[in-house]
Amino acid sequence: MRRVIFHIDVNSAFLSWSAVKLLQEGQADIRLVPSVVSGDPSDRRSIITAASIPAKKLGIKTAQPVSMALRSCPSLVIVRGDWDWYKRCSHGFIEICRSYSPVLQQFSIDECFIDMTFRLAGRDPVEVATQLKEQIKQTLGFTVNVGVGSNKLLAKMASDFEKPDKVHTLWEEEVPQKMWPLQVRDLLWVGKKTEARLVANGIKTIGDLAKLGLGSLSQLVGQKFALQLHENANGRDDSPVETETSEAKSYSAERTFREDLSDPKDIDRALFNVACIVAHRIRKDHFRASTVSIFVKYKDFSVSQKQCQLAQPTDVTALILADARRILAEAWDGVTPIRQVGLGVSKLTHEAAEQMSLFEDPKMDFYREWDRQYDAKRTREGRMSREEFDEALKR
DNA sequence: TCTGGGGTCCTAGGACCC
DNA sequence: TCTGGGGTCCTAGGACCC
Repeated sequence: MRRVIFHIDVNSAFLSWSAVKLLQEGQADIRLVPSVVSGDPSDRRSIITAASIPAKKLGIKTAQPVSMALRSCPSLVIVRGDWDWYKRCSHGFIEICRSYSPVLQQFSIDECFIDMTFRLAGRDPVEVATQLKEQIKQTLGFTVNVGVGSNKLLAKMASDFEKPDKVHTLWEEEVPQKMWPLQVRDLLWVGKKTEARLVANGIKTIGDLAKLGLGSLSQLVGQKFALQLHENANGRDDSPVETETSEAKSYSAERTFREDLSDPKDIDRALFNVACIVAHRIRKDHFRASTVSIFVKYKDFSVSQKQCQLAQPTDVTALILADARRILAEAWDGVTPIRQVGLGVSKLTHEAAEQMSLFEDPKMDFYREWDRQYDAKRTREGRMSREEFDEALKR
């Protein structure tokens, strides 16, 4: 029996969601004019998170610097993102999708797959997909694309065809006609680097890729990746719609400076801030981490990273920070200007408590008190400054 | 024009053990 | 005295996704 998978993708998600909110507040519909969602427009480093269709027609693209977009369109409407609102919109659309099939996999904040194989009751898949799309539009006020196919890959490729507010099919038998003429870059998992490598070898379309022997492809991209690309280019994908949301495997936070910084005090302040954020998040989710990693990005975007293992899993900010400081000192010469600094934790466990250590840091009680106060304050007010934190330490 | 922030997975080499 | 092969863990780096 043929599977029927839907991929539902919100059109210009953040922009649509902000538009709905502004409309509710009595403002004009920003979807109808060149507009974008971005971070602080006065910061030369902020980039575009989402662009309206009129903006896209002017050549404005996601991930482009705001300063650049303003040059090509001085009248561009710029809206600041509102994460809490986006989460509510996301939840609303996911729940409507779930009412069509409980076999649902959320792929990102604005995309999900549903397995409709046993849910059609003899109806035409396109008709059902259209009904879903209309229900979201009527109920929530924003549009989606629905891709309909016999597996997840094809459904996802289909939802990426003409936008917005459309239903498209991509059945296996339609692959030669609808998918093979597309550029190789349009295939899922083919990014910039892989595209360059393939095109340099004369493989320009997904069809070229589909017809290429596995042996030659393996030489270009490695055996494992080659196998996946070969299957996908031929429209095959047997991965299931995963209903279980797998637990996070890592947490990280990073900060990009307005200007590159080289003063170790500035770098340490930033490292402190990201350590607080990451440690707070793992405590909130009841994790402890065994691996700490840091990375620094330089002016030319080159990155150095370093990681280390902790003696035992922890969620204590001070312990994570101590190791992060140590390995940062090994990774960075202390003088080269830094564009971005980040900290991550991984090898997570839910261990209820740390094992008693013979060499337990005598300041441990202080550390835990910092964290307790930080968590209380952050939960209440969203953030806490280093000065307040240092005050908490003194008490 | 000058590039954010948060994730996942894969690879390859070295250390160490049996 | 000189040597094989396999397994696991760690690390750094690179590719991709939204």
